[in-house]
Amino acid sequence: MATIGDVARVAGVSRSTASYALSGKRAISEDVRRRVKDAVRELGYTPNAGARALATSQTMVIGLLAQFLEDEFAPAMLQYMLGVSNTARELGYDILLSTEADGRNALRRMTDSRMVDGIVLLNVAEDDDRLPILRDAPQPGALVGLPADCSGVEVFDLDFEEAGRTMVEHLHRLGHRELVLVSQPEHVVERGGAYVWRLQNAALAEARARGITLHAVFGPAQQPEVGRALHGLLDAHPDATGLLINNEAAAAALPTVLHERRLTAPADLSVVGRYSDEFARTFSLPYSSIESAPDRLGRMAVRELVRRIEGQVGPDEPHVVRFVSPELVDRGSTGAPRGD
Amino acid sequence: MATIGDVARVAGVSRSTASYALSGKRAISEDVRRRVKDAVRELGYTPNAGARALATSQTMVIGLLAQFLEDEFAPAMLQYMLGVSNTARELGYDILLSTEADGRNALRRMTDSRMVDGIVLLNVAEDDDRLPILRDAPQPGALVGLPADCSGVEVFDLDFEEAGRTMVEHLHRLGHRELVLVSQPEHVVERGGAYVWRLQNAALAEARARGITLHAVFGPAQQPEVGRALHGLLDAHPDATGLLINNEAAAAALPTVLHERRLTAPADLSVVGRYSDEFARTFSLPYSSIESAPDRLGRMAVRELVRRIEGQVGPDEPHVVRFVSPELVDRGSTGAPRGD
DNA sequence: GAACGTCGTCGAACCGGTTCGAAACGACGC
DNA sequence: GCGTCGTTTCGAACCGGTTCGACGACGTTC
Repeated sequence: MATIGDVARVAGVSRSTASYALSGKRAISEDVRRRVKDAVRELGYTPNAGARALATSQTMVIGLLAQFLEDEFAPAMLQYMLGVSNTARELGYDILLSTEADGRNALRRMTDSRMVDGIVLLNVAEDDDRLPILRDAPQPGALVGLPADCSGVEVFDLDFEEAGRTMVEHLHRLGHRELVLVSQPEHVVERGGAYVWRLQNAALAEARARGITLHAVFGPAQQPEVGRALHGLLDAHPDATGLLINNEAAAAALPTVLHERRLTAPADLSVVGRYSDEFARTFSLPYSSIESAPDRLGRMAVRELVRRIEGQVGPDEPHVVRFVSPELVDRGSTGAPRGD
Repeated sequence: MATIGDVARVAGVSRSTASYALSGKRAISEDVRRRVKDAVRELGYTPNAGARALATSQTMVIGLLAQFLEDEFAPAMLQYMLGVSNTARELGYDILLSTEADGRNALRRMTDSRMVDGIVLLNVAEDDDRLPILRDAPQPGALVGLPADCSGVEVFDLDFEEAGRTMVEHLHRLGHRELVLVSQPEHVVERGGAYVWRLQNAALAEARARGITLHAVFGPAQQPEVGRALHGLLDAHPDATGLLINNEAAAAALPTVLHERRLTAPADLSVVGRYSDEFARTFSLPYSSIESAPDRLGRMAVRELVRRIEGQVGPDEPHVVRFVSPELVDRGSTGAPRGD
């Protein structure tokens, strides 16, 4: 494999001159620059990434930590990963991926050994045990998900409070007076999935403010339990006319459940979920939903991370905490309640 | 950040001695070894990955190329990625992920700049344009998917011929005489997805040999087209009693279609698919299926790749081409045809 | 007591880049 | 003819590890 020494020899210059000719960091005569570039082409030279990283202490790699925890709906996670990965590439960075269950271990390895210039954490819990490590690390970090303590990192998340309010408001306006909200399983919440609380509490408050009833329940995240749970739920609340779903597995299982009960949306029941458009297409879900925008969040996280890495924003400048406003995508699954 | 020089100074030895004390590649007195280890702990020393890669020309990183092409069913791809990633970690390797549409570009970058010790290619087409680049690369490569030319790389794939035969045999034995096979969209085949052909041709041959009818059709891979296509298919072949599905999107859409037609499996129609158990759970598919074993294939690819990387198998020893035998997972969706 | 082997350690070189300071060179003004 | 300046190039040092050859100390052996 050709090194810059080979290039220099072929071009008849010193190694440093070859380096400058390629980087353009010093003035180089047109003649020499051409000779160096020709030599590069002739030898098929590509700089050695390790050597460059050593010399510049820049790896041009971003670490991506994605934990696939129990009851995490994998296809949903994938979309965040793709948003991160594709954006990183556009900005000239590669992705070092860890899917290790022990995220702390992976994080330490990546940061301590200087394999990456920055870190993106997916699926961040309220009291995420990876955060103290990330804060101590010399590399900047960006999160998708809202922890209790946002200091020292860039944070991006959907505005789940607004999402909860929007869902309730939307159905109330259509005339619904009794709603059911299906959240993620309780142990996802206990693990620190605070976004579940945020949406649920905002929805409850909004319902109270509007004087309507909202039954909030945790649904399982696995088949076939979730199907049974949905049946039980609809049995338990026969007067509910609106269904809110903040649980990917439940959303995916809903078409079958409604078919089994001979119900159609919106004629018999208005349904609104919270998942991405891509998710809706993959699972052919016909329900209106709050767009969770995973690709957009991943993209924003990487963008801001790279700005930090490249020093376009100073180390003392405040960190970003940004909430994406939820948009309701109308797929026609909501309407006036049947009784009206 | 502490370097090995710092460790050496604290321990009162030379850098080389510190290195040997840690690697164990030369005899070191118990006293010195302890002092070095203490210094490591005290300073929180972790070797710099770039420096080590430069010195040893080993990065302990494996490149993973996953292209998310049009009509590729993303959740299915994710399972291969996880198999690769998790196995790599178990063997001490990290994953450099590329999801770039232009796989050749990503491959060249990874290999030329020596960022990785080996490469795993997912979703390999019959005449995959990444293969010539991989063969020329100094790093070994492993594929998931069967190309026309297997030379110079390790190849792992499901035995799609046997899968096709098994599906037909299974339904024939139960008494079915007219079957329909839904394959991937035609342009996936044209792009080089030869596995579609392999399964289809073997199924057709097996049906012929058994004197039964098999209608093979290409199905779309997107919603809502695939649902309509399934309806059209069932309309067109009212006498078919068995349905074979080699198309993830069609499999995912089938429960709804059957509900809409008021059909249940196996009472009205026997159904057998080709997808992984994980996929079946994610989409709550109740159909018996040929297990496509993505995690196992990813695992095997990485295992063999690492054996090559670490020289446990010599450069002149022949490369592996291994087909995983398909297993039929019985989920009770097949039985004797209704007419019997 | 000289020759020899073993063990533990050190210094130096190397991996392949980048970058700083200085030197060589021609042009210019005086 | 000499000093000065700007442009272009070079040599050396450095990033942080690993590894080879050598060397000193010590214990055996004849």
